[in-house]
Amino acid sequence: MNTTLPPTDAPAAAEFQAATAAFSPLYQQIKGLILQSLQAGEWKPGESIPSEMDLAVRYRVSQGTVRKAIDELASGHLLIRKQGKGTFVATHAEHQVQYRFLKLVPDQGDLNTEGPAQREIVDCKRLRATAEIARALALRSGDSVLQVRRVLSFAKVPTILEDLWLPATPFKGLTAERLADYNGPMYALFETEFGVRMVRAEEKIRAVLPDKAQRELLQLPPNTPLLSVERIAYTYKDTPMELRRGLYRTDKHHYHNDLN
Amino acid sequence: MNTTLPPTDAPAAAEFQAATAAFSPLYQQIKGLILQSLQAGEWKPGESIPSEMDLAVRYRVSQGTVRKAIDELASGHLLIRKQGKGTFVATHAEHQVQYRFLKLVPDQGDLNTEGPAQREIVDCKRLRATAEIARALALRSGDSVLQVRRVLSFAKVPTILEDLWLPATPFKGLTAERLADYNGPMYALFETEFGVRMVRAEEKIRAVLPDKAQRELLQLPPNTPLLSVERIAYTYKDTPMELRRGLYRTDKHHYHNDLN
DNA sequence: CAGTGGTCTAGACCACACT
DNA sequence: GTGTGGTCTAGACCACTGC
Repeated sequence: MNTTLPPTDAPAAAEFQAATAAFSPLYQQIKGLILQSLQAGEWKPGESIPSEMDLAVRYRVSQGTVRKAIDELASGHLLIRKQGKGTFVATHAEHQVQYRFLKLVPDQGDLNTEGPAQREIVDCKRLRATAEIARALALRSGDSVLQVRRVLSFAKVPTILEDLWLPATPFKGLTAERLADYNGPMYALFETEFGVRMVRAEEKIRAVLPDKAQRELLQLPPNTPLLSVERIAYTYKDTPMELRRGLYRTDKHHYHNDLN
Repeated sequence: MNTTLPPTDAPAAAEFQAATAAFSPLYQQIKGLILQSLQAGEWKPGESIPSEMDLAVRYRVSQGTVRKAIDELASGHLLIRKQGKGTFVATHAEHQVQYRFLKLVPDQGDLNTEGPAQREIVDCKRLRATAEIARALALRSGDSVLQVRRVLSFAKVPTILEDLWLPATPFKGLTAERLADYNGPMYALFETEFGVRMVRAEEKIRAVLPDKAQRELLQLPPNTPLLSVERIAYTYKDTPMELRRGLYRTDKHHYHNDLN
């Protein structure tokens, strides 16, 4: 903590810090507490969290310390600050960030000129995790997983073929029908229906030639190279919650990446 | 500024802000001033900039305001803070961030197990910009540009074939020899030899099949799909300074991307 | 030890949104 | 007007580095 001679009312969190061996800044601890509340669903995606002043009182720290904690969470896209309105739990349903994890963009124009993707669910079934899938999702081999296969089309052109695997337990009740009926990003459905919010992801990208089955699903001429995009998406606390393998046509689109 | 009744010694920058029509926070203006000094080369890559207190005095603002300006520059990788030592101008020469813009990583192990890339300069010549290259580099068609072609190998396996184009004026004097002799990242050479620091970049990624010439340079069997990575790299003030087209083998490596 | 960045506080005022 | 986040300040103390 910060003063060995606190005037009177030493902050509770600061006391806790002094008592523990492991040192970390106060605002990091506050960040952790807010994260816990997010994970526990105390504030749901799209809702506002308490004001900085309220949180400062709750955690018995200054507003500035809460502010710094929120700043970091906001820069990680877990919260969204809106001046004059409040601070909100981020969601994949917002139109702004609807395609935050989809980096495929048209060569000409943008997503608006092209319009929204058409989604077609090809398949959705329950099966046992292979060793590879289990490893990616931090499960045991043979654990139950859901496999979804779908095709995304832009301007009626089939462009993305995706297979994705989800741990069966948190996604109990997911069916091809519910996926097909839902009108919006899949990650938004995960939030509202299963309380699973994807926070970050890693992708491994390769160039591949599709096999016959893949070629037919995308209605491709032979010898068309495709982008293979393997994604692991994580929810809070870095828990892997989805493995996704996508094949992207890149004759009219490209994968866009900003290096900073 | 912040008070209509300043006690006595109103900050100079704050006064300036009140005088101008366009509003922007003080710390943004300070950020701009620091950026100007960086661009002008007042502090060179690897050197330390003045302490927060010194800058606060210089700009006549509080340390906290300078701090916020530096924070943003540091989060953009333009500056690097080192507690107890100072704040330093970022550089591509540091071992930590040597491959900041190279996202190709081995499927197994990491860059350390694989060792450094072997670089072979195939070609370096001066020519006139095509319309396409001129557009990418914000030049006029026919302006003089340098074209460099090189092959990068990992563990003796040719893995990357790159063509890159640079505006001839800022890079006057660049030759194949100087490139071949330099031991380190190309962007580090650009910093030390030409005072050009690459700050950010954009990449467009596609899957392609190489033509015969490309296949031979990479010693590939036929029908090997490759990643096509087109990069535009920018220096300060978003000035494009390099166009780069890479072909990446992705049988033993992959392009890694973190989505946040 | 002095000097640097890092944390924390308290208080003031500004910009914005709603009512 | 009230309440929210956003900016700015001033001062204190902590953590790290190097003399």
